[in-house]
Amino acid sequence: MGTKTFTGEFRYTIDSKGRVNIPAKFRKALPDTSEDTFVITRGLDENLVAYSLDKWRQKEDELLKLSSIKPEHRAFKRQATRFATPLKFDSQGRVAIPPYLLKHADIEKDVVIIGMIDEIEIWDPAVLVRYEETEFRLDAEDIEAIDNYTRSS
Amino acid sequence: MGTKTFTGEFRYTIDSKGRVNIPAKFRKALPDTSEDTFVITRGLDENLVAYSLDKWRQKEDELLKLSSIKPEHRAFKRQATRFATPLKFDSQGRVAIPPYLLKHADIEKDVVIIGMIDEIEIWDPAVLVRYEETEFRLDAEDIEAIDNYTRSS
DNA sequence: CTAATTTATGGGTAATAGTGGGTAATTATC
DNA sequence: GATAATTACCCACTATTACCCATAAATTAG
Repeated sequence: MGTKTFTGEFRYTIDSKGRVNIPAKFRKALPDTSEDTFVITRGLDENLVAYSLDKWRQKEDELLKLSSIKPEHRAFKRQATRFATPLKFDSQGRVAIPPYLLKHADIEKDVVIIGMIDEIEIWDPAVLVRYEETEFRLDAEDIEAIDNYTRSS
Repeated sequence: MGTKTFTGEFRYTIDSKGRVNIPAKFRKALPDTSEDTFVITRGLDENLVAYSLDKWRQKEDELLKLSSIKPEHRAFKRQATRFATPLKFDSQGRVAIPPYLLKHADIEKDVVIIGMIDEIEIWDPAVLVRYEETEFRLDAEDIEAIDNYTRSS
């Protein structure tokens, strides 16, 4: 049955109507219960992140556990929800990403879509290159720490 | 019966449709649960590495333990999944390796496939020769250090 | 040594993916 | 409420990929 996870990297362009293609591979990896929709929101980097609708529902459940009294909890909940937009892809597999999201990722025309197993990242190619040259750099210490992290638990 | 590990070296060429043969011996070494698919990605050297789908699923499980908040964790996960591509071989035992992966290994036409027990390396013949003459050289100290490494644990 | 089987390679064809655009339906604007 | 703008839905074309069949070389079996 192949994999139900998102992997690999794909490049597309936004057409004149503001539509971007979603890799067929990713569309197929969506469970039926996600009803052909991804939830796209701001990423923590200068990018966008998309989840399957299912995964987003899980996230909502987690957010509901937060306190409505504590200001930090409210802020976190607000931040996570505020920009989240469910997008159903059309019969050709494309979605129209709202302009205010594109702006956050500095996307104008070209787009790089990266599979991250349980989520999807959407980048402007130039921004991605900039991050590769700086933020992404991991030294031996980082890698060892991460290695320990995955092995424990 | 044979072994379920990958050993030996094989040479093939990429055909006009971009397909490369996978040694029959390696195909047979794949467990049924891997569904005739390897996951190919960038190697740490100027080469490509392929795992059985099973082995890749294990890697995914580890990567899913990482924090989605910590930038180093995200970077590590991104780096690991970005170029990972599951390839199912056709009824003749061939796979079509995506161009951006071939480029990383500087592969144009000829290919050397090397069994590495639990993984497979894919090289351009000329690049491999270059590495043999430089990077691969091990002196007595290196070998002793490795011997100690394998004996401990 | 010869026949049978498997492996490697080539290529045809149908199906799918990606891209562009038309038009009706919906929503927003005045 | 009429008009404009946006969105949703549909159809069409091209390139790529997946799937199938065929053959030659190599390997194995008898």
